[in-house]
Order: sequence, then C-alpha cells, then structure tokens
Amino acid sequence: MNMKEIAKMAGVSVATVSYVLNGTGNVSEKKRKEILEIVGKEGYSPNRIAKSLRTKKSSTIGIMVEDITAFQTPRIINGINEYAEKNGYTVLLNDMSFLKRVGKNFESIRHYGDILRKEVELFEKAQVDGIIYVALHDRDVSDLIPPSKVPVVLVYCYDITHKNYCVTYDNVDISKEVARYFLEQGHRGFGIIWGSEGSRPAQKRYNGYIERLEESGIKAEDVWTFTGDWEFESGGKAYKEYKKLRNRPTAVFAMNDLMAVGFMDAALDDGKKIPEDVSVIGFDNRQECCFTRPRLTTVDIPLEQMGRESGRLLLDLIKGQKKEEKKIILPCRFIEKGSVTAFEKKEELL
Amino acid sequence: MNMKEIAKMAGVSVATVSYVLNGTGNVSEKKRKEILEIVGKEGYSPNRIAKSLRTKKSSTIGIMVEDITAFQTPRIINGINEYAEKNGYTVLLNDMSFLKRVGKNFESIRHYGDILRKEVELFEKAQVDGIIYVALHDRDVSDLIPPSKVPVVLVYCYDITHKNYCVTYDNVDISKEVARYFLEQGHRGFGIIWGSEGSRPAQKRYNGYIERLEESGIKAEDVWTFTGDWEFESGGKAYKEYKKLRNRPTAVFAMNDLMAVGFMDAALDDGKKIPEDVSVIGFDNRQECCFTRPRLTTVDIPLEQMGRESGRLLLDLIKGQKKEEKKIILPCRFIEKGSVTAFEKKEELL
DNA sequence: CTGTTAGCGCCTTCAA
DNA sequence: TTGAAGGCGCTAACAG
Repeated sequence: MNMKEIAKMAGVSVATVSYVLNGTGNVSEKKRKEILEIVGKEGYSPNRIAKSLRTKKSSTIGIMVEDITAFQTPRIINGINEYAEKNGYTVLLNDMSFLKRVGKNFESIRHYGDILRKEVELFEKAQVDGIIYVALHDRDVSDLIPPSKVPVVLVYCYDITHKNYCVTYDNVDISKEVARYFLEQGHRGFGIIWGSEGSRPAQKRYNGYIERLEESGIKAEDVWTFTGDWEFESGGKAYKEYKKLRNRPTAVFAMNDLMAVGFMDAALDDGKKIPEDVSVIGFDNRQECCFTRPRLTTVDIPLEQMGRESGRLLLDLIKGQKKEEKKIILPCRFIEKGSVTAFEKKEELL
Repeated sequence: MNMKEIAKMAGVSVATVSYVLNGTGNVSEKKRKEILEIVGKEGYSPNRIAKSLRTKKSSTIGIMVEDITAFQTPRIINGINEYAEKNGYTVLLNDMSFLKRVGKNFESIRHYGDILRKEVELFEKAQVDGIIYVALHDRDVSDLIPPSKVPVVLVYCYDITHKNYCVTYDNVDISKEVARYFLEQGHRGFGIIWGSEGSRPAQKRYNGYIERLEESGIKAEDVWTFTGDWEFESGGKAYKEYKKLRNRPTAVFAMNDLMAVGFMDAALDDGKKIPEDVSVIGFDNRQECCFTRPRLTTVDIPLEQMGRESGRLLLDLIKGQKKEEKKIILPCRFIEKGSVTAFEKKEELL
C-alpha cells in the first residue's frame, strides 16, 4: 500500500494525499475527509524510509549508552523512549559495553575515541536527527564526544567546557537535605565518605552537606572525612578508619550506596548495630542495595525524568530552537528507609 | 557526498561504484582499486535510507522489551546489540514500560494487545528486517505477539503452541545441581518455595530438584513445599509456615531470589541464623540481592548469551534459513555464595 | 566489463 | 484548490 494507491482510490492525485497527511497545502474539507477515511480504512501510513529520503529527516534519534548494564542507564532510556515515542520519534540504541572494556577505570574511556567516532558515524549514516549520550559514571566528558552534524545531548555527565548540552541532577540541595535529616533525628556527630578525589559531584555533595551542618553550628573541621573511590571496598576501608576515632560520629553520609553498604557490612561484621551505633545514608538508590538489613536510607536520582528532559531538549534542538542554557539540572529525592536512628532526647544532645 | 559524485571523480558510472561497494557484478581490478581509494579518501559511505528504499531491507532489527527496567532486560539487550553490531545490523529499541502499566499482574498484559499491535506496526513501518521480543517475566506468551511480516524471536518466555521461535534457559539441570549441592553439603531435610501455581518454569525447577533428591533416596512427600507468587512478601509467608513445622528442613530452595530474600529476612527477624539454622538458595542472581547478609547463593541465568543467540537466530531467519528447532535452551550457572552451611559430620546425618 | 536507466515511495514546486 | 512532474540516493536489470 502506497500513496499512489490511496490517491487512486480517492480519485485524487498523490500530492493531495500528501497535503492531507502532512497538513500542508490547502485541501477542501470534502476531499480531506474522503481521503482520511480511506487512509483509516486501509490502515495506511506513509513509508518512513521514502519520506526520510525525501525530507532528509528520519524522525529517529540515536541513544549511545556507555553501558546498558550500569544501574542508571535503563531508567534513563525508559524516560527518553517514552518522550520520543510520544512525539513520533523512533529510537536507535547503541550500547558500547564499556564496563566490560574498561572496568572501573572510567577515564580510560578516553582511549576509545575510535569506537566513539565509529558509533557517531554509524548513527549519522542511519540519518538520526539527533543523539543522546548516556554516561556510565557522572564525570567530565569534555572533548570525548566527537563533533557531529546533528544535535547532541549528554546525560548523567557534564562538560566543563560548556560546549555540549547536558542534563544532570542536583547534588547540593539534596546533600543539604541529608544533613538536615540527620540533624532532625538528633544527630550531633557527623562523618562523610567521599567518592574519588577530584570528582565534581563529590565536591558538590560535600559542599551541600557541610554548608547545612554549619548553619546549625557544626564546624567543617569537626566532620570526619574519609576519601574513597566510589566502590564497595572503600566503604570497608572507611569503617577501619572510623573505628580508630576517639569520638565516633553517629551520622555518616556515604556519597554512594556501594560505599555505604561496604561501610555497613564492615560495621556489622565488627559487631556494631546499625542504625543504633552508627547511622548511614547512601546516594543513588541502587537496586543492589534494596535488601540490606537494615534497609539503606538514600537519595534517588531522577533518572526517568533526566531521560525525558534530554529527549525534550534534543527534540527542541532538532526543531532549530536556540537554547540559552546549556545545562538542565533536576532535583533528587530523599528516600527514607531504616539505616538512620532517631535520638529521642534531642534536646539533651545539643 | 553521494554515489554520483564518487562516480564522477572516478570517471565511471554510478553502477560501477555500486557494484564495487556491494561486491556484486564484475569490475576490473584496476577500476575497483581506483574507486575504493577515492571512497576511502572521501570517507564516503552509502546512504542507508536510499539503499533501504530500493532494496526493502534496512539492516535494522527491532527490539521490543516489555520493560527495560526489569532485571533481566539490560543484559539481554547487551547480548543482542553486541551480536547485531558485529554483523552490520542496527538496533531499534522499543520499551513498552509494562511494569508501570500492569505491575506484577503479568497476565493482564494480554489486554494490551493494541499496544503490541501498534509497536509491531511501528517497527514494520520503520522497515525492520526482524523483531526480537524480550519478556518481563518467564511465561507463556502464545498468541500475544501479533503476526508480523518479518521474522520474530521471543526471549525470556515461551510459546506452548510452538508457533514462535524462542530463546530460553534450562530449568531442570540447574535445579538438579541445586539439590546436588545441598546434598554434598550434608543436608538431609529439604524444602522448596514454589513460584506461582501453574508456572512451567516453576514446575521444571520442582521436577529437577525432586528428581535429584529422589536419586539420593529422599522421597518427594518428605520435601516441604510452599507455594508463593514470586514476590518478596511470599518469602515471608513461606517462613511463617516453615516455622510451624515439627521437622524443619535445613535446606530451602526458593524458586527466585526475591522469595529467598523474603524468607531470609523473616527468619532473621525471628532470630534465626542463616545459614546455620536454615540454608537458602535462590534463583536469578538479581542485583537487588547481592548485598544481603549472608550473601545469597543462587543461580545465574545466561542473559547475555540468550541475547546473542536470539540475535544469531533472528539474523539466520532473516537470511531465509529454515530452522528445524523452534526453541533454544541455554544452561544456567550455579553461583556459590554464603547462604548455605556445610555440615561437617556428613556421615552421621545419613 | 561497463554504462544507461527505470524505479523504490514520498514531498514539493510549479503550473493550471 | 488541485495535479503533473522532478528528484532524494541507490540498485539491478538490460543493453552494449
């Protein structure tokens, strides 16, 4: 079934059918209805390939994901896909499987420039109208993504050169929220387990946490700090250091769930009670950590929403809209579970 | 840059260029080289859209996933994508987000026939050469997937009518392996927590488990059985029943990780020690369960491999190969962790 | 061995 | 308001 046949059935020319279907041109209401009826009855819809060839638009966007098995990726794809489909776009997926290739050594992804170039080319050959790049780890990816003829939006990463559009989440406010929550529960001794050194998200989480604590009169130098590397094992190392302290904080904010669970695991192995002896809050709301005992209080990143917003941004860019702001920042959500104890006699502790 | 320009530069006709690029037709070695050199220098590659329009082949396969946030989906996509890309195919993704729509009530997916039809049509319009359908839950999906003009392969589900090709994993052998492992560790009292009634995978897991136990002289009627519904909560219910038993088995095989963890959680809440008081084995190797205390001994499903094999099968079908066998069954892998105790004096227990 | 040419299905300019 | 016709880039007869 093609336009020619529809036109014949309706007794009009293909042009008229095209006008009706695309809402271009002026067609009398009568013919319009006749044509639409036939189109409906026949279940006809234009051949996208032919249309693309003609219009140089494919109504297709490409999603490049650094690794689809990374915890954040599926929810982000979910958001993108939802938005794209709702707007008549189809999604091409490309998974670069970087976890297998580089393990945890994210920086070495830089050496895979040829793969990235190849994938972008692949997408361009497939005539995608735009590209969304979903990172494996929240980090600076400036100059990583090769220049492309079509618009590009980055998700779950950032670009210090501000050359690229990116969609990310807010670290500062939610870290303040974490501090506030600890304070509200009556905690007065605080610790923080850093992600890797030099990480911007880590710096922001630190800043937010400390700022809120300082508001309540707690000094930054009184906050116990341990620098980890985002991995489970460094949570255990953090606990070893924690144990050496004279005044052990009752409230520990780990900058991600893996370190939080590593810390908890080591503490439990050591016979400590959680949350009674030490309370812990994580970050990421990873599925891996949803059945720990106690359940980990944590922070959920708005991944679906990041997906949707990146889709929206990309489609706007495709339509030629100019965007002043290169960065979209979405708020996180605090997830209260069971890894923080509440002190009843809050006043006494002050 | 198009073929015409390349042809002009090489002083030949477009047909010759096409012949060279596609390896069709006979072209003199000399012209061949000249053309390839120019193509290489210009970084030219044929427009896929135009090619598709002409050949009615898109070198694209569509993946329909019932839900990309289901635990098995990303690894399956990973396998498909890897195989497809290696063979020059591009992947279109379509996520139907059924978890949001139907929750755990998988059977009601049947009522979403219109969505399925729409998605298949969408893929057909996009001219995919074949479709892979990835289910949310391992169940019978016969007559669920609307007929399509292109080959279809189902993954992580089955079709009792044998109309469709499907790729799945072996339940029987691995369940025997579970029983064997318990026996080897010296266990002599056994239990099993069923998935939902009427589930084929559950029946097979039961059969394998029991068969191996019977080989060692344990009678089926002596195996404590509880019927759950695959969910976390039913693990807790199972524990309540378990507690009422006079002769409590030391070895419990839960047919999935969620029920296993639900059981463990209830047991731990009740002051029991795991694995000392009761040992547990799960099924699925879900990420959600990787940080329980103790770590859950379980069964890993070969998801990436299922993805790769479904890709291979689909591409073979696209090329017109006839396949005798409608079903590909891949073996699972036993994952030994810490939720099973070993009795030292195994002989005495016999 | 190589070139000419007729479409694939659609959009869009131009003319009526 | 409508229709005729060219062409998007490519493939594959067919002719030479």
